[in-house]
Amino acid sequence: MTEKTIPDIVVSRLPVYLQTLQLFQKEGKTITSSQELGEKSCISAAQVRKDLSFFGEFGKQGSGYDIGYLSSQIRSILKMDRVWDVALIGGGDLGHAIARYPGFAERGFRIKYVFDSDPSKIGQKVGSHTIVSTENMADTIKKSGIIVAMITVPSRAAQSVVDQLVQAGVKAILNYAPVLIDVPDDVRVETVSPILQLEHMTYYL
Amino acid sequence: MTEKTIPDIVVSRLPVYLQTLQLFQKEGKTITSSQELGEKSCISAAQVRKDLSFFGEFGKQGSGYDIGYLSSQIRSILKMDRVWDVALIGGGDLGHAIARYPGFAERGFRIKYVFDSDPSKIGQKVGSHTIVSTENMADTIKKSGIIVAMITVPSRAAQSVVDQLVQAGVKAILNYAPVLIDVPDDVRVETVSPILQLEHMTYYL
DNA sequence: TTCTGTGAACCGCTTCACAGCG
DNA sequence: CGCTGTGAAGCGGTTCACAGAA
Repeated sequence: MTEKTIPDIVVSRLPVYLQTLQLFQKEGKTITSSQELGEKSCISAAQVRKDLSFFGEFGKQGSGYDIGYLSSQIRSILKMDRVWDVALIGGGDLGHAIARYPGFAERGFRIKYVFDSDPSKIGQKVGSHTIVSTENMADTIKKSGIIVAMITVPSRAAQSVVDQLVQAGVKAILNYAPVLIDVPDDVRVETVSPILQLEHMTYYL
Repeated sequence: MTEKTIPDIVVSRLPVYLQTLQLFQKEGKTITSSQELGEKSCISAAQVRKDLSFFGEFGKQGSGYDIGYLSSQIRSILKMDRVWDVALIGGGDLGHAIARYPGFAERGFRIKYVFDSDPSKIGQKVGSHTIVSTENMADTIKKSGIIVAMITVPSRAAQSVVDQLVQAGVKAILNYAPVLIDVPDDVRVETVSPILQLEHMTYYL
């Protein structure tokens, strides 16, 4: 039951199940089966059952899974049963789009600060946020207790920004720059790679 | 050597190698090894050699891989040895950010059209593009021969937009909406899922 | 009967280890 | 000697198939 024993690939499917369950909830469904949940998540029914069984017995034989209950269990496993404050570094076009997009807050990621190093941007508004300087970024983040960040800075700045974030105690970084980033073992980085995804698809054209 | 015989997971690593090789080229390197290429790509050396051997013998025993040659070979395998015209559907904040970001064109994906359904947006400029109506989208795309698209429309609109794209002959779709999309077998969809990536990381916090 | 949870079988990817070539 | 290409071994994830509970 400890983190170490659960395959990362299983963990990576939990958010998919959660997304599908929340869709079911919107549709007013209350019960589902491994069959149905799997179909809508593009995952086999056996896989769904096996994955969920790593964490407990969430289903009822003969009837299936209670959507509200399963959903709250997965949210708790993923630590999504709370709101995470997030620092956004980079107030360019993409940073703007992210800061103004309501989807992150709806799923529990609330953007608390928007940082930029460009003096001409500091003080500007993006949505309900005001861009602040990266000068005291590490201090501000440390004091606020934030451990989740997203970076939308140019590739050449990414590693140095990440170094500052690590120094400030950040443990999870979503990286929108098309570069691989070095971090200590206790920090996680996920990179958003639309270009690599496109290149993957062109192979099959 | 046909597409069917090469594991998809191998194909998905080629863009990573290509990215690293292009980084090496920028640094002025001309030769590399499976060891070095793997380290910078976070992939084992044995994996690198095995992957590349699916497509041919690109290396020289004793010395390693010529970066220019290997890079051009992978580009050819991925069909990245040409420029792909792309249709972008959705002229909101994210669409703007993508349309104005030079990274796609630098990697061979040239945005040819930006579509939006909002009448008040049509005719507006985004970067060097002018937003056009989705009304004749299928026709325009069909006539231009475009088979690659990106969609940054709201989730509720995603499936119907994709249906139109499929009808217009599009074969590869990069989806920025947080929903799973149904398409025929001969069409590929990759979804950009920053929220799922964040949720994956929070598990380990 | 239906549908879960799960051991066992299966399959495929990764790693190993070394022959072979420069 | 250095490093690739590759069969073989190893490992881990997926699927199967069924016992068992509702």
